[in-house]
Amino acid sequence: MNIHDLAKHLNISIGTVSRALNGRSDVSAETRKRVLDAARKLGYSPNQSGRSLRRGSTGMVGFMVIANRSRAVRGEAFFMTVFDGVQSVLAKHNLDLVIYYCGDEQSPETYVQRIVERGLVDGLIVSQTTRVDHRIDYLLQQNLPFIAFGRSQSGGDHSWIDLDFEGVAEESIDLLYRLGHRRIAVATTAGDVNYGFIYAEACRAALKRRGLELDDDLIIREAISEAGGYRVGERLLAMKQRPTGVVSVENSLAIGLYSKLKEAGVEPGRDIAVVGFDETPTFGLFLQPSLTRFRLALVDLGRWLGEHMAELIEAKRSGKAAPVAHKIWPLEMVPGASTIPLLSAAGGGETVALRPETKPARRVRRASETAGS
Amino acid sequence: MNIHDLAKHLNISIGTVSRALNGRSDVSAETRKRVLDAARKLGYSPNQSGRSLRRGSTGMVGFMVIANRSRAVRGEAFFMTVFDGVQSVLAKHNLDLVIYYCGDEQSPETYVQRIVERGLVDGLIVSQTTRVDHRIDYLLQQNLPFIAFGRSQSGGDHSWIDLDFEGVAEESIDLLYRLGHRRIAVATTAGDVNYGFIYAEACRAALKRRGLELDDDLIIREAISEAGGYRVGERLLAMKQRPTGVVSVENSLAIGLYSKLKEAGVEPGRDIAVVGFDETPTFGLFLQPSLTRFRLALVDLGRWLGEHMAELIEAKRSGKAAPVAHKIWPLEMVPGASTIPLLSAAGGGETVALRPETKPARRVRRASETAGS
DNA sequence: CGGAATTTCGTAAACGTTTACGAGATCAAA
DNA sequence: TTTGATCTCGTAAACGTTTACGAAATTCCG
Repeated sequence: MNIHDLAKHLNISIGTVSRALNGRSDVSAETRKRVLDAARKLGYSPNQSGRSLRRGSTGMVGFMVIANRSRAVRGEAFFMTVFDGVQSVLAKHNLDLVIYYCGDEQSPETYVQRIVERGLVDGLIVSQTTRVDHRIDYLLQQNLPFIAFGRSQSGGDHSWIDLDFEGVAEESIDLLYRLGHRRIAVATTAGDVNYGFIYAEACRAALKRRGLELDDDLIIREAISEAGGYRVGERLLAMKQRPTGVVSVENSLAIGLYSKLKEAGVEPGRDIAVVGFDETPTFGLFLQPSLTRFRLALVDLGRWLGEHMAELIEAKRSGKAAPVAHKIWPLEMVPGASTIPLLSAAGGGETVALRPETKPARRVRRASETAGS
Repeated sequence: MNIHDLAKHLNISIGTVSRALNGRSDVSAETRKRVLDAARKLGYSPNQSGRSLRRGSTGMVGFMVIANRSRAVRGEAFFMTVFDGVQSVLAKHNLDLVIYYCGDEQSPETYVQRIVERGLVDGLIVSQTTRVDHRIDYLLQQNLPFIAFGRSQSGGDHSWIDLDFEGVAEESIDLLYRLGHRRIAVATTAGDVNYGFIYAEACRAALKRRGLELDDDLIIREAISEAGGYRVGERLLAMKQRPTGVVSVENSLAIGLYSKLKEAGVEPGRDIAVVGFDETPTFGLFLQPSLTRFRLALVDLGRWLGEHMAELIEAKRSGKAAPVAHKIWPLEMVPGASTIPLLSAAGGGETVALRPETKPARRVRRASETAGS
């Protein structure tokens, strides 16, 4: 069933059929109706290969995820939620979302190269960026709209979106500091994915603003998973001078951490303060004691990606310059019972309510300001 | 950069270039090397649209997931793990996996129809089958290799794979029965997705084999999510005659259930027995007390899908009959501390070790056989 | 050395669309 | 009726491949 068959069936030319299906103006209303009706009845849709070949565009947007570059795709529902947002927006622009899943056997760089060279997509979203990301270097040389989900140090101006790791780090450290904690560990990701470094450095900066140094021993890098969080717990418990609080870049870390701590009789929220990250997996919401964490509108983030991608593609189609955008996506703290005031600390901390105001002040407090309890 | 450019650059014809790139025999070794080198150097890969159009096949396999048909795609890492297995196998057969994410605005039926009519894929995997699934009815009329991930009642012979819900139900009920439980609730999914019914009916049958009736009130249908599990807990606790054990078709249900039970001071594994399902999300592994659950080799399941799809496509290409396959995928029980002998039960149960053997006997025991403790 | 067999390559058609172009039909205005 | 203008449609080229076919070059063998 192709356009010739349909045209023959209607006794008109293929040109007219095509124009009718594509909503062109130079076809009579009556003919258009006949064509559309027949197409539906006979189950005809234009062949995508033929259309793409002629048009020079496929109408597809790629989203590349990498299996084993933490955040470990397999272990989480994170990306599925993002897809939801992207897909819903792209559909409105007559674009399809296809997900390219880069397994272990493939190199992400050659995978991207193949996708581009073969003309598979009109636009590409790459996620899980590394500090130096050759995919981005490559894409910058091509004439294909793309967005990076995650920052990288690669030069060149291109669109990207990333979570507000700095904001989360600042609020996390601020909360613990105000609760009196002075020895704080940072659980972050191993591997060279970029956000692990961003988060750790942001924590270091937040501590520094409060007159504290972040000892390198207190940066605990583990794979992003519950098992990784468990190992974080092991390493924490093995420390000679145990930290009184932990902040972590991922909830699955917090989940495994809880598990190890409880096993050792160290109760989160009573014996040690724990700050998580976003609310995916949703499971994190069901930890006990409830985890202090950050709300993240992940579907909306996906929508932003879809909107901006549609813009980029439209700009290219009409020959305009690409509207480059950079976006830091905010998260909102949700206080839980896992962060408690440190009563036993020498010198004590500032007295604060166990449940801080929902929007904690971002004002930086210096150690000299704090009053004893 | 297309095949003409490359041919011109090498001073040979496009036919030869194409043959060289496609590994045909009628091209000299020297010429082939020149072509391959130049292609790599100049960054040329054959345009997919042109190739698909000429070949009549796209080299792509579609995997369709539906956003909000439980198991809720967004809430879980389940499918990502399957993708991993599928992708790794398909890659060996020079096939690409593309994931079609069917959002809320789209009807799954018309989405499938569009994918088929436009010739987007050489094969299609559809998941989250309903009892009557019109996608399958439609696909049976088309000439496209497809596999259903999940059974349905739609007639017609086609390949499918599904989890062994019957086996899990039998083992779950058997365990609780042998521990002395006689009033057992079944937590399963709401909506018309097929496996929710399969599981509930299998539990009913397993109970019947032991001389017990499954009261309809004890079948608790809720959305597959932690929140759904929480509501399961609410409904359990509201019952006049509270069940002593619960089996559930999904771990996220168990997670939410734990949360509600603990909130009410009802300790899983002490006051009520809980049996979970598979180990996704991995988080379920970190529940306390540890959850009795079933190990599921989900990556291998994905590999099976990939292998069989490659077979189907190869068979069609060579004009052979499609090798239809039906597969029930096994799960293996992992006993945890959430299933305990019911000491307080009138009449008591069979005395069994708290940790049953790793492979509990499937032999059906009748009530008359059981000995008092 | 002649002819057949084999190797290597160029030519051109075909895959299913979209769209520029132009032609015929219709219509309004003079 | 004539002349444009407008509406509607058919024709044919083009998109980038793959591959059947045949031709030229080479090798083989008697």
